[in-house]
Order: sequence, then structure tokens, then C-alpha cells
Amino acid sequence: MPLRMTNQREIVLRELQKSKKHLTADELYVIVKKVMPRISLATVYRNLEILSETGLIGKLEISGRQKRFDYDPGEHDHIYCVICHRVDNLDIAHEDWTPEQLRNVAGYSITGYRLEILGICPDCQKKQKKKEKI
Amino acid sequence: MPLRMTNQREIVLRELQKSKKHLTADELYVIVKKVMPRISLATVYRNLEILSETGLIGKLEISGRQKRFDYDPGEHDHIYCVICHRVDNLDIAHEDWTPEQLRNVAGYSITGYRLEILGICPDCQKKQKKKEKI
DNA sequence: TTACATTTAGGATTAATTATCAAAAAGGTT
DNA sequence: AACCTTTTTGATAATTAATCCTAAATGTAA
Repeated sequence: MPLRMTNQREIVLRELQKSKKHLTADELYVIVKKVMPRISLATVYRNLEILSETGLIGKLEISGRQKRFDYDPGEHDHIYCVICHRVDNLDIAHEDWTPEQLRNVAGYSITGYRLEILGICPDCQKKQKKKEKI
Repeated sequence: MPLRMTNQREIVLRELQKSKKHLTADELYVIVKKVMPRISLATVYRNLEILSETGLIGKLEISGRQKRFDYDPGEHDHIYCVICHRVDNLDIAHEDWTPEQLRNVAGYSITGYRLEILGICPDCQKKQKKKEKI
């Protein structure tokens, strides 16, 4: 089951790439409608989800905010504005991270950071093992 | 204008602290209703927000998920399960962070991390300066 | 070019949270 | 305690973000 490249999917992808921004689904919806006026918002949502699963774009789930989609699927961190919620790429290697370095990137003034460690909790590990046995 | 400690506010705070968990507003609502059956969900939401602004509890805005509230307002990171979305405290200093150390904490198996640098973007800095002049 | 699984449009629906507003309660001040 | 001002509450409506539903349309492989 390969990825079927429909007209709408291609336009969603192309318009996001053209934007060079980190757009929300509804922001992109407005842009895409100019090219394909009859496209539905659900289609934009669906395709953004599919494209990010496929790895053609990136998905940004920012704390307490609307999801954004990244034209660049490559590995990199992000910086984001606590006032207007705009997101920018942080093209700086972890080794080089100093408050001064970061402060200069994209002209942001740094106010803090947020780190989430992701994993599978003990209970869910047990459940997974049970399933494996069946 | 000091924080007025109402009955409902006190119970919301006390029941969250008693739980020793990272609860969502609606989870806490169910608990609080047992003590104060006529309390409204909006009141629980409102007071959790106020209590976290005041610094009596912590607010966890986890990417793409429901907000959770932390009985412990102190500075510490969190680990969270990508399957059941449960959250646990990570009581381990940044200096001591190694994959092995983290793997042992709370029995999680680590799958990744998410880092967000927060700041004020150049445009918003300009706007702030304009306001200061007025 | 036919067959068929996938995808679409468009509206309906869900889930989480916030807003509204009249009535009630809190906390001074006499 | 009676009075007064401000804050808070409960109930519900509104909003926001995202997903679901179904018939119709479309892409792809043979």
C-alpha cells in the first residue's frame, strides 16, 4: 500500500514547502484554498497527518497550542515566541548550546525552556508483553 | 487584592495535593464532587488556572494533550508515557542525566524527548519597546 | 478501461476549554 | 452585626481544534 499522491495531497505538500513556515492546518487551509477552492479543511488535516507520518514533513506539537507542521522534516529543534506563538528553526548543534549562542539565534530573547522525556511506563510495558504472548 | 481563599478553591487545592498525581481538570472534578457535590466543572477549571498562576500548583501543558495540574509546584522535569499518557515526576538533577539513569527512573523505557526553547521573537520585542515609550 | 481500494467534500460531531452573567459569598468597615 | 464593594460561583452557551461520517469521486495496477 504505497502513498497515493492525489491532487489535494500534492498541493498541501507543495504549499507548505513554498511557505517555508511552521503553519497550522487552518493557516495552510486558507493558502491552499486559493489554488484549489473546493478543498475541505478535513482534507488538509488528514493529509498533513499522513505526510508527517510518511516523513515528508514534520509535525510540531507545542505545549498547550495548536499543532503546526514543518516544511523541513529533518532533525532539528525549535524556538518559539511566548507572545505571538510563532515558531522558528534552531539550526545549532546541541554541543554549541550556550545562553549567548541561543540568544543570538534568530534574534530571540530567551525566557526559558521546556523538556519532556518520553517513554513507556511500567504498566504499559507489562501490557505489551502480555500481547506478545498471545 | 490578595487571593481570596474560598471553600471551593481550598477543596480543589487540597484534593489535588492529596492525590499526589498529575490530574486533568475533569479527573479532579470527579474527585472534588464527592466532597462538594454541587461544584461546577467551570469552577474547577477556573481555580486550577488561578492556583497555578499563584504558584501553589504546577501546570503541565503537554504537547497535543489535555492540560494536567501538578500537586508539586517546585522546579522539576517530567516523564510521560506515550501510550497511556500518564505523567510522573523526574526527580533527578540535569547533571546526572544519562540514558541509563533515566531508564531506571520510575521504570520507564525511554523512547525520546522533546525540547522547546522559549523566548520573545524580534517582532514582539519591538512591540514591547514601543509600549514602554508611551 | 475496468475493477476496486483509497480518498474526497462537506457537514456533523466530539472534546476540551473559556466566556457570560445573575446570584451568592467574602472580607473589610463601620 | 449591618452594610457595601469586590470577587467568585454555578449553569450553560460559545468557542476552538480536530476528527468522524457517508456518498461520490479518483488513483493505481492489471
